[in-house]
Amino acid sequence: MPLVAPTRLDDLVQALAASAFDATFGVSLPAAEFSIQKTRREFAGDRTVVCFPLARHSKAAPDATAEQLGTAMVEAPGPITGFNVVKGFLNLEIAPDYWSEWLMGEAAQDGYGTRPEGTAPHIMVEYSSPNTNKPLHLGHLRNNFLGHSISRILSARGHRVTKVQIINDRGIHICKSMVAWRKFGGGETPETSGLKGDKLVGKYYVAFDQAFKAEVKELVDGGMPQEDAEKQAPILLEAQDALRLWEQGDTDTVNLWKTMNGWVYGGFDVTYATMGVEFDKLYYESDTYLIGKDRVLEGVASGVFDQREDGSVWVDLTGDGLDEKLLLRKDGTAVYMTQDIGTALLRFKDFNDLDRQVYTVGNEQEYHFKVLFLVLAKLGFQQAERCHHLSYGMVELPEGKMKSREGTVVDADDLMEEMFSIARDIAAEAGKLEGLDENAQQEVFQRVGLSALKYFLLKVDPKKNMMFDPKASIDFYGNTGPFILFNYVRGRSVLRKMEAEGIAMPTGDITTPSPDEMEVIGLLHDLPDVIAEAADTYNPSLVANWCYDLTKAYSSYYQDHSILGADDAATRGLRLVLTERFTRALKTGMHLLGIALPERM
RNA sequence: GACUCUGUAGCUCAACUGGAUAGAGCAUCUCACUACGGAUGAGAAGGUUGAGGGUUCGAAUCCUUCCAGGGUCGCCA
Repeated sequence: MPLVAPTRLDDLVQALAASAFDATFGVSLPAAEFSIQKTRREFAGDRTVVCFPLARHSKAAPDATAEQLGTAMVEAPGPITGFNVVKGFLNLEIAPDYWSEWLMGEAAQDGYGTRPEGTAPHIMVEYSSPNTNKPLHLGHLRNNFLGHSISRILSARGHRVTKVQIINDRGIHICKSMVAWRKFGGGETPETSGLKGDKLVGKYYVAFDQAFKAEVKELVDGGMPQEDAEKQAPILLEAQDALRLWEQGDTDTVNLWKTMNGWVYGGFDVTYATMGVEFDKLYYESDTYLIGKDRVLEGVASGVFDQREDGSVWVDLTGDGLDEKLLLRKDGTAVYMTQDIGTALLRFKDFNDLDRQVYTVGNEQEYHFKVLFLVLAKLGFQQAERCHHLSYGMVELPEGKMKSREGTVVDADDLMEEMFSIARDIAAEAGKLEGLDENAQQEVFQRVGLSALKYFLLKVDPKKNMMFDPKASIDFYGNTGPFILFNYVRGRSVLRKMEAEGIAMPTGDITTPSPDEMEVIGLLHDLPDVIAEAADTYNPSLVANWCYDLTKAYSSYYQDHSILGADDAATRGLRLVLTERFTRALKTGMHLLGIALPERM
C-alpha cells in the first residue's frame, strides 16, 4: 500500500493495552482481544477498555484487572493521562493536547476521511436500471440514491468506480406502448403534446392496459372464460406480434421502437439531471441478451450445465443448497438469467481490471443474484465471490404497495418538484436569499429540496422496507437533510464573517478542548471509520446518521458558545478551527450521500 | 408448505456488531436567547425491544419454539 493511513486512536489504545497487559500479567494477547469503545457521555474519559473478557487471562477480578491495566497504561509512554474504573469498564483519559494536535493535523488535511481514488481495486456499480415503458417513481429514487451514494463511498475508500445501468429496452412491455401509440396516438410526439418523453410513452402503456381490459371484458361477456380471454385479447396478440417483428428486425417496428425509446431516454435524462445522478456507461438489454446464450451453450459443451431432452438448459445448484435453475428455454430463447450472464460477461470484457460488480436491485431479486453469482463462479469468474447484490426494501405507502394500475405510484418528477416548492416557500419566509438572482435562488431550492428527499431515503438501513406518507410529506425540520444544510450554512456564514473582519484562521495557538467541544471532535474523529464500515457493508445509512449526529452536536455547541465573540484569541481560535473542520467533514459526508451543500439558504 | 428478511416510544427511524441507565426526530407539554443565520437550543413525558425459553459476568443483538408482516420459490423481466 503506497498510502499509509495515520494510526487511528483506537488502534493505538489497543496496542498500548496489549503491551501493558503483557507487562502486568505476563500474558501476551493479540491486540484484537482488547475491545475499545468510546466512553459513554455520563462517565469521565475518552476511550473504554472492556475488562470482563480479560479477567480470565489475568486471573484477577475484572475491577482489579482494570485497575492494574489502567495504572500500567498511564505509566507507559503515550497519550493516556488518567483512568477510572466502573464495574469492570476501564475508562481512559486521553491528553487534551492529543485532540488539539489532531485538529491541527489529520483533521486539517484535504480530503480528510477519504483515500485517493485508484488506490483500491476497480468496482462497477449498477443502479437505476429502468424499464422503458413508464416514468421513474419513488422506488427508483431509493434505488438511484443508494447506488449513487455507494459509488461515492467506495470511491472514497480508494476504489476506482464505474457507474452503469442496464436499460431494459426490449420486451413485451415496450411493445404494448408501441401498439397503443399506433392505435390511439394520432402521431402525437413529446413536442406536439408538450409531455416529457417518458410520460408520453407511459401514457400509452396505460392506454394499452385499458384497451386490453375492455377487450377482455367483451370476450368474457361473450361467453369466453376469463383465462382464455386474457390470452386472446386482440390487442395483446398485436403486441406479441410486434415483439416477434422486432426480433426479426422488421424495419417499421424497429424504427418505432427506436423512436419511442428515444423519447423515454430524453425524459429520463431530465429526471437524472434533476436527481443529480449520472452514469459512466450504459448497457442495453437489446445488446446483451444474446451474448449469454452463447456462453451457456459453451457451458453445456464443457459439462457445466445440463441440456434436457426437450432442449432446455439447466444449471444444477443443489450442491450449493439451491435448486435447479433454467438458463435457456426449450425453444432456445433467453430468459432473464441468460441475459444477466451475458451482461456480466460483457462488462468483465469491457473492463478487464474489474474486481467485482455491485448490483443495486430490490430485495425481491435476492434469489436471482444468488444464482447469478454461483453461475458466474461456475463459469470460472473469480470475481463472482466478491460480487454483491445491494439489496434494498420497498418504499411503502400508508395504503400499502405502490401499484401503477391503481394510480398509487408516486412519480419521481412530481415529488422532486414538490420538494423544491416547499423549499421555496420556507426560504421566502426566512428571507435569507434576497440579493440572489432567480437562477441562484432556484439552485438553492433544488439543493435544499433534494437534500430532504435524499436524506429521507438514505438514512434508513437499505435492507429494511420503509414508509413514505405523501400526506405527512417529507419534513424540513428535525432529523432531516435541510437541518444538516442549515447548520452547514450557519457555520460557513461564521467563517465568511471571520474573513470579512480580517481574522485569520489559526495555524497554531488554540486552547485545549472542553467537554462541549469534545462532543464534536469525537464525531469528527469517527469519519474514516464510518466511511470504512459503510463501504464494507454497502450501507450509506451509516454515513447519513453520522452526518446527523455530527450536525446535532455542532448545533447544540453553537447555541451555547459565541464563536467570534469568544473571550480570548486562543479560545476563539479553537472555536473557529472546530467550525472549519465541522463544515469540511460534513461536506465530505454529505457528498458521499450525493447531497450538494448550498452556501446560503 | 420450504427458504429468507423484518418486528424497538403513539408515528418514522437509531443503537459503535455481545457492553454500562436502549437513543433521535415528529406529535404533546414546559422553558431559554441583545438572533456571530431561530429551518435553533434545553427539559418533561413517552419502552416488558412481538411472546416464551436458553447461552453468560452482561442479550434489542447469538441459539431455540411460537406469533405477526414483507419477499422468493424451473421457462415474466
